[in-house]
Amino acid sequence: MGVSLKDIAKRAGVSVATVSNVVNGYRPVGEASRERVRKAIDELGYSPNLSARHLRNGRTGIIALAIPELNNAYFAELADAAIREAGLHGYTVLLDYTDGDREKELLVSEGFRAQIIDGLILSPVQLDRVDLFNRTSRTPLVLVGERVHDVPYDHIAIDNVAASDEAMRHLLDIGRQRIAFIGAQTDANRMPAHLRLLGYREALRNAGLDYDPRLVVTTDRFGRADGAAGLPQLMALPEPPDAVFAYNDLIAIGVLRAAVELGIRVPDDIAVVGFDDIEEGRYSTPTLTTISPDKASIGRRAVAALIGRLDGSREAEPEEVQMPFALVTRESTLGRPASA
Amino acid sequence: MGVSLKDIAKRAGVSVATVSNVVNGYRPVGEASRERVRKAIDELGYSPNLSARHLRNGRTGIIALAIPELNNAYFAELADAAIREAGLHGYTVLLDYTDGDREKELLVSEGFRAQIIDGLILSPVQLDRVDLFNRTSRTPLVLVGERVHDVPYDHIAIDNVAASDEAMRHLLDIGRQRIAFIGAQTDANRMPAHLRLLGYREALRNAGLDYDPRLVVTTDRFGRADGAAGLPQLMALPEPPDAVFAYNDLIAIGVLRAAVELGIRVPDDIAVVGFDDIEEGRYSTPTLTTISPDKASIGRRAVAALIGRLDGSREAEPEEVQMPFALVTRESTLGRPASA
DNA sequence: GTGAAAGCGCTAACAC
DNA sequence: GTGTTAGCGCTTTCAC
Repeated sequence: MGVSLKDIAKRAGVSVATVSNVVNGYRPVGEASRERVRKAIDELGYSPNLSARHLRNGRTGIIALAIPELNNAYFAELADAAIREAGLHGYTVLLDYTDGDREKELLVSEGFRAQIIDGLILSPVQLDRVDLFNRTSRTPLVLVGERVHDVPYDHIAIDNVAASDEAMRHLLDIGRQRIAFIGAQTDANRMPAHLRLLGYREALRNAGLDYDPRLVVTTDRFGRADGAAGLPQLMALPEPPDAVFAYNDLIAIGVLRAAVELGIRVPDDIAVVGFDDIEEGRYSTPTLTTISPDKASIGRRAVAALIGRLDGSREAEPEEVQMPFALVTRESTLGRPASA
Repeated sequence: MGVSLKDIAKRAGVSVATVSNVVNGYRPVGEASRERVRKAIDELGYSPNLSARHLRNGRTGIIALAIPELNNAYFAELADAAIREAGLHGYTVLLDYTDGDREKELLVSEGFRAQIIDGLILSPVQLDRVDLFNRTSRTPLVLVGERVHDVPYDHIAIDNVAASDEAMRHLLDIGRQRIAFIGAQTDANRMPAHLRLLGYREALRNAGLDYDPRLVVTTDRFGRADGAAGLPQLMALPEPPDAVFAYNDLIAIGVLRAAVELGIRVPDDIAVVGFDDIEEGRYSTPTLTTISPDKASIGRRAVAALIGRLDGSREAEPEEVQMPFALVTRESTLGRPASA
């Protein structure tokens, strides 16, 4: 193996404890010894063996971030923020995928990696309260992105129902009456999809509009292809919609593309609202109106909360942190500004 | 800490060596002992402590993937493929960022994480041959995405010069004569940018066209915003271009957006070609002509090569694997099919 | 087929 | 301010 504390100690003519103290600074070390240790470290190129350190003190400095996928900019941005924040605190992030799959989410939450990670941040798609209460692993866990009530873990969430309601109110405000939803899930357990659909229905009810199940398109996944496939179905209806609220931006962007191919004008014929505010929607044609959660803050807060638990600086009851969101209006609902 | 071998051994009434052998299967174990050990493991929920294992045998089962950033779908797709492939072999991937920064690339290649990882896959932006020859770390390394000649490491690359040349030939074939390049770097060390620009110049020369430095736009980064900022500069020239070859798809997509805002038609007024074939370009308006490297294969091959080195199954000389690429023509150079 | 024990590199308790 | 040493959980050699 590499250079060890013992090698340095021998070279510098001191004990391993002194070397350790130079490296970690737990105890004061005399100037003379310190200097010789430093010199030996430089010459031999020492860096500490993390496994040994872990074995000794039970920490690796690695936290896992489990997300459904990376091919969605929403999660990529979240991961990016988390990785950078973790780095600031001296932690490294290990990414795990769940594919939005219940079994994999359970596996991860139950400590599939538990022997190597200090803590876990999970973006749940299917896990529910019961699953979380039954969790046996002792690895600290922070939930992210989804609001799950009354669960014994910190979670950094946005209010999907309220956000969806706001998106819908915007569509109603600009005079749309037949609003479709694309991205419902056959699997009722998929929490975010469920909650956004709930917000959709609530907004309809509050506006005194009927809920028409034909306007709700169920998709297998949440990608651009699903949105592109959804719009033609809706336009084939006897009374096609005049607006679409998409589960997320990727679906919305698929809808924008399908509209081009069908020769449908956005927003004139159909207005489109997404959810996530990924950068892509700021450059699409038309640009995309969307709900913008603060992804960077969510990632940072999640890491901060987890590290707080790990180092003991956070001992309060598990907390539900509601992160703010904002509706960002762009061309897909308002059209090009006349001046442009 | 958790349940250890010793706990299982006590419960099953055998020695730790026997438990270890049941878990790892290095030596045969009697049926009776095996059964009792299994039962104890089930009851107590044992899983091995990776740090201890590593300390003992020098391996963690973790490999690092160091990429410039995650907010570019190209790297997200690459990482996705790598993580999945690694999982199949029982390895876990740890992501590191370099931000395309030379210092960080050096740090990573020199084994910043070396004490916890078994091997490293690096997507270099700035490291050159000399840096790689001077590398002192003994951690196995595989290079990815960039062709660096005569370097003592496996690398899975595509030929940026040839690919750029092909993109340019397509633009020339459709009759464009003033072709701009967006995404050159002030920093001459940035290898991919350098090579793609080289392909651009070679293609111009082969076509008997002059190289006009005013048609080359230097950018700080490689994002959509850089493309959007680049186009107006070019259109302000006395003789604006009739085509743009962008360093990557994100820049190209920024160009598409800027064109909309400037009222310039794509491809009629200006044709656009990108590089990477990220999914976004298949849904943009217009859809994006681009060079398509096989990202999934690149990620998989890189992991396979690295693991081959780690487990000793790959002992040949370091190899440069050229991965294929293809030009994918879409609306940004060919326009809408008449039938649509 | 099984067990005892050394030792991987490190930290921290304990001595001086 | 410094040194000695036990022991974290594991694999593996050596004995039986």
